[in-house]
Amino acid sequence: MYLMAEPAAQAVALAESLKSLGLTKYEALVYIALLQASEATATEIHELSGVPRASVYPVLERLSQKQLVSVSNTSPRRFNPERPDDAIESLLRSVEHDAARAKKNLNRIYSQSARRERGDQELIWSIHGGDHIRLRLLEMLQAADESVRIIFYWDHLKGELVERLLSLKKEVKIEIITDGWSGPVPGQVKVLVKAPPMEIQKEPVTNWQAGCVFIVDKKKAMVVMGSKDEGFTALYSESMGFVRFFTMYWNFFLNWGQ
Amino acid sequence: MYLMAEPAAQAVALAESLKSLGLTKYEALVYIALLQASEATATEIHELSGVPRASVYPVLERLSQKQLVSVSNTSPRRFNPERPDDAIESLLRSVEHDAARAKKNLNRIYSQSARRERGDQELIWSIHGGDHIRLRLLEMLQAADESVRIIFYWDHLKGELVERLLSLKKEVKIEIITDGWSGPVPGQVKVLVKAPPMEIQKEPVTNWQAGCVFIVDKKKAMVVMGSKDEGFTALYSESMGFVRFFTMYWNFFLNWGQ
DNA sequence: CACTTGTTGTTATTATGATAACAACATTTA
DNA sequence: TAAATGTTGTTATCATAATAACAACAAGTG
Repeated sequence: MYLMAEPAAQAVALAESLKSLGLTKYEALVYIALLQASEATATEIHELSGVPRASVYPVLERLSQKQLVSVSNTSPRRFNPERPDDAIESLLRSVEHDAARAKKNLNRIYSQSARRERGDQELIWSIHGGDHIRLRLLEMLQAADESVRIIFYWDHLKGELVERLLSLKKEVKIEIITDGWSGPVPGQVKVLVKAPPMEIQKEPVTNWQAGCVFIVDKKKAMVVMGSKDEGFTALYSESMGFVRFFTMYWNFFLNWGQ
Repeated sequence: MYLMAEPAAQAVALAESLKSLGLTKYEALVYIALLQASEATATEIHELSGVPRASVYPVLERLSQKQLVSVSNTSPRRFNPERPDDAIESLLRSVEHDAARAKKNLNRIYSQSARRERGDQELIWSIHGGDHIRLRLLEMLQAADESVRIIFYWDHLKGELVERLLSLKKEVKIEIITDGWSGPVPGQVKVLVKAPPMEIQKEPVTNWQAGCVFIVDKKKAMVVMGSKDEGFTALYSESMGFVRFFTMYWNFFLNWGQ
């Protein structure tokens, strides 16, 4: 059985996730130690947590303010932790409160700002991170008016994507090139199943996860690529050249192997 | 009309609430500036936010990682903010994720710990903060087995308290001394309406808000006092002497003015 | 007294904020 | 075209404040 010297190994990891709830390292370590002991004196907490004895007192004072511990009136004082569920809940609520306030104020600023047209013509935007990409992508598709063309090799997003496509107006023509399709094909959708071309399969990148092209109304395009190592990156643009390039790419795919 | 020099006054306040979502002051200021401009270059952001130009780049890099901005591939680069709703949501989710993880681990520790009986006999515990007190109080009442005696002068908690009392087992005898009661009195509850005694009314403390005594099963007692200035403090104990003292107090109240 | 507790003040250490210097490039001007 | 000027993006360096760690001491306890 392991018995760590000062701050137990797992405690340090745990302390990390408590930091984002607004606790300092010491506050976290002390609270953890107190949970293990369930009622202890300052010295016991010091020994259990590895936090210097002198620091334990102000830390416990702060924790008491944050309503994570109660204090006995004895001498020496003894400390008692709030139950984890209630403690976390209480911390989280205070963050959520700040979040709500921030959201309100940010939205006020956002709505006042003279917003240029998203995309601003000739620019090409880089977007990092799966969630970020997901949001922008669904947002773009939502705005589709006439046509959507998709080259889709990205299992992860499939469900959500299909759902979004089905919610579009009936006039929108949807053409999809992908590697597999399960379930019925809705009326306005044309699906073409194709294995990805050799060039992609042979790619030296091992953890290839996604390679997608989305062209909306022949005016906006978003391309997504991603690997396990480097995460996901997307490019978005309304530039003529960009859209034209990927329309060509789409046509190339369409005819490839026929 | 005010027009601040560098970082607008409101922006600084806003930045504060963004900090608890894990952003630094600069990250907050840059994001705010970017929302105002809705697409800008590094220099524009620097001018608008008051953040040193050299610092703007690493900050934008971090914001990009956190999925709060996208970056154009032009030269000079242009930056675009994620919409506030989505941005906050994304930050909050990551905090909630950490919170869930922490909760799980803390609960594991908590359940493993050799928990002494809460209260540990002779100790008297101080509890700070309204919420903290509320939790412990309701928890204590919930555990009532035979009897509950209450002296209650605290409007704020009335609703929640009554609800909790009604959910107790029918065998539990409930006696309440308070300054007013509206609505029907349930069967097992005995209510005695009394104005608070002069000693309390005359108290030099101006913002008196609460003065309560709760005695459960003649074995545990919790007393609450609170003023607008100093906040709420409670004492809890299972000590014989403590319980006996407040039982006497309760009897004194019961007979007072009769 | 020997020991522990609670308190204070001082000193590292780190994270963050701020400034300066620079190379690369684009733009202007003679 | 060549030189001067300005901008961008990058890097290195410094300053400041928050946090952590330590040392010293008075008060309390057995």
